[in-house]
Amino acid sequence: MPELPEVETTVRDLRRSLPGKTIIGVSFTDWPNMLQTHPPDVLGQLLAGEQVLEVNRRAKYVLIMLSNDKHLVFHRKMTGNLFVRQSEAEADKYTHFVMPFNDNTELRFADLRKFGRIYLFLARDELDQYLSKLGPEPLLDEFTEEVFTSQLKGRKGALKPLLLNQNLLVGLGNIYVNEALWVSQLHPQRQADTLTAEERHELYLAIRQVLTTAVENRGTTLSDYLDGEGQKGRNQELLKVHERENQPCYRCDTPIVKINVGQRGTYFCPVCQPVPEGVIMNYPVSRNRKNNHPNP
DNA sequence: CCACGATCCTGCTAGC
DNA sequence: TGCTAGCAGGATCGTG
Repeated sequence: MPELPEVETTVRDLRRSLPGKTIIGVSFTDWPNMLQTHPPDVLGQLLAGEQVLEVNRRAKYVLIMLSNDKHLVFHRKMTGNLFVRQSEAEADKYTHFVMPFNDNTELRFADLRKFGRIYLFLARDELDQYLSKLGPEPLLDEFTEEVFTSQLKGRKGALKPLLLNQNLLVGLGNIYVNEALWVSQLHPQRQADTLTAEERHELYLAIRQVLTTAVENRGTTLSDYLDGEGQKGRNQELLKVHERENQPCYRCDTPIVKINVGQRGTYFCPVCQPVPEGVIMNYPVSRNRKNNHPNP
């Protein structure tokens, strides 16, 4: 599923090819639910003749800045992919939206699950309003340790669902939360405001490190994610816990455990990420012995 | 504030 | 072998 590194990779790809192109209109759209702001014909009319100025990212949104202060926005949710193709190139599977340019290329939005969404805002203010509740960008200077500390303060909920909340901090999804918690050796069900300063520091560093590494590796492709040219990422080879159930922990060899937290598949090492007081787990855990294997 | 469940979707797969 | 129920999950919304 596209999280910050996957969206960032796509944005960098699109940024190399889209600016300067002029939109002809919308040549194909077969899934009305995808279009959040305008019906297909109106959207096509509003886009026709506009030029692409910039491509940017905010959280997991792809922002395409157009002439006349128009802003075309994509959210890929779980399985959405954006490709720039020559118009005559073979169709991409699961394509539900095509926007041709005046140079015989086109932007295609392909999405197996059809959860992806497209928005057109007619002024910067409308875009800013729409994005106004989002938290800080973890890879920018605005995400300081002080900001992170204040966000966690007084939070009684479990760490993992909190880190997935885009109002607190943007860009993390299931994969990178699992990874960051393993790196910082914190249990996903730790109550957020019980972290020591040292633990919070480690988590803060882990979030930035995990995301930075994934960006450098052009994202994680587990099943559906492809970059702007249709290529897979490389970060899946570096995952420490995500989708590694029953495989040995890279730190202590204990088999990785999978549980559900906040209705999300959650992977962690039961030894490196000790269960907090008061949380009852249905697998045996020893905090002292290394070779403690949970039931299969 | 927090937990939980439902919703939106379809390809895949575990289990019969 | 063939079928099917259930799972996967980002964000939002409703309920308690």
